[in-house]
Amino acid sequence: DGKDGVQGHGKCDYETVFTNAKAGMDNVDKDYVRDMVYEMSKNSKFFVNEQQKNQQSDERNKRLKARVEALTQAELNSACQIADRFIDSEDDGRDLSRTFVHVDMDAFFAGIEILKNPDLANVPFGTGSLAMLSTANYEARKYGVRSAMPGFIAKELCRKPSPRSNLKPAELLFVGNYRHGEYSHVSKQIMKVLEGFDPHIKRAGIDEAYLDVTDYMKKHDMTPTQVADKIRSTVENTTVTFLQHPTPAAGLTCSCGVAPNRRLAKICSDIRKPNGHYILPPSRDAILHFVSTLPIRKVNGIGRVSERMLQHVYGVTQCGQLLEHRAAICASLRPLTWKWLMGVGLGL
DNA sequence: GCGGATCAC
DNA sequence: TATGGTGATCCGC
Ligand SMILES: Nc1ccn([C@H]2C[C@H](O)[C@@H](COP(=O)(O)OP(=O)(O)OP(=O)(O)O)O2)c(=O)n1
Ligand SMILES: [Mg+2]
Ligand SMILES: [Mg+2]
Repeated sequence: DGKDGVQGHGKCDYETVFTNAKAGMDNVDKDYVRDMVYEMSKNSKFFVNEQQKNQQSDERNKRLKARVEALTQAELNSACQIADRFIDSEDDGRDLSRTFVHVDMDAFFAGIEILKNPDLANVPFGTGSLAMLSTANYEARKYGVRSAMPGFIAKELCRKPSPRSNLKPAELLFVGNYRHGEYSHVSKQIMKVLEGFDPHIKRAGIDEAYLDVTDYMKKHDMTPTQVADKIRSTVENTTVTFLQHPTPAAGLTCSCGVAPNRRLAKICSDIRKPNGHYILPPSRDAILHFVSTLPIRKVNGIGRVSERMLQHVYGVTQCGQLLEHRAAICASLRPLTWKWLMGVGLGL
């Protein structure tokens, strides 16, 4: 991801848009996708604009990096003390007593289309148009097709799959353009189902929610595994009946992450996607081990720009490194920002 | 408040 | 040929 030092080459700046990690895309030939996307994008106005934005953030990063390099040892020592005090107190206050579940639907828009037309289940398709896809089913993801990808590029990826893969050339289908209202309606019904597990569920976007299942588990004397299974089967069974279309073969599936806080639960729900769950035990050691090598980009709130900043300015690519670089980070970023980042490093 | 920037689904 | 719609937050002004 641009770490080979070939900066300034357009392809390297643009590639991460569609080649960073995403559920169902582990076996994708990323180099091939990157080259295809670049070839089909490079002459567009859109692409030039993206390049300019990247350059601007690179310049900001250079200025910040110069400031970091100019820090004196005394300044770093003092910042380190402040950071240490904050980290110790946050670590002390760590709450492992509650259990959170993050529920996220699998290929949500595509799943709804399959519900209405089960024939789509085993062919690659995207929801949207030749101009833009909102998502793709897991069959299409094998080809590198994904959310926010222009449909005409996605179509080409399926027509000419990587020669290094064993994928057969396929015709990508486009279904369900402009059906946001319908998807929204299904979403509301799913949220109602989830409220059975926690009346105070926190909805986050159209296809996911955070549940505090501490009370539910106690009341029903259930383990985290049992709760996750129960949520998944309940969602799948009830969604079968949502759309009164000719006998759908199956309902919508979702994936769950279980952890002692929302931030970690969200990361966990992606690990066993689709149709699975992952449980992070409520122990300090397990959490610190989990986050130590976790790529910072997986954290909700760290996007493309922040990822570049943390890598280029501090050399940080994994959450654990945020703690190692606490002095420089604390000395050069706003209090709210560095405190938030230390929380990430601690897995809070 | 309003714009731009960033982030997310 | 062709790169969205929607919603949220933060920041500096
Ligand atoms: N850039 C994006 C990303 C997502 N979506 C819509 C379509 C998705 O179906 C839905 C949910 O987004 P997710 O990120 O959860 O992705 P999916 O549910 O499609 O797939 P996954 O199985 O990886 O969760 O939001 C969108 O319109 N534009
Ligand atoms: Mg989803
Ligand atoms: Mg989601």
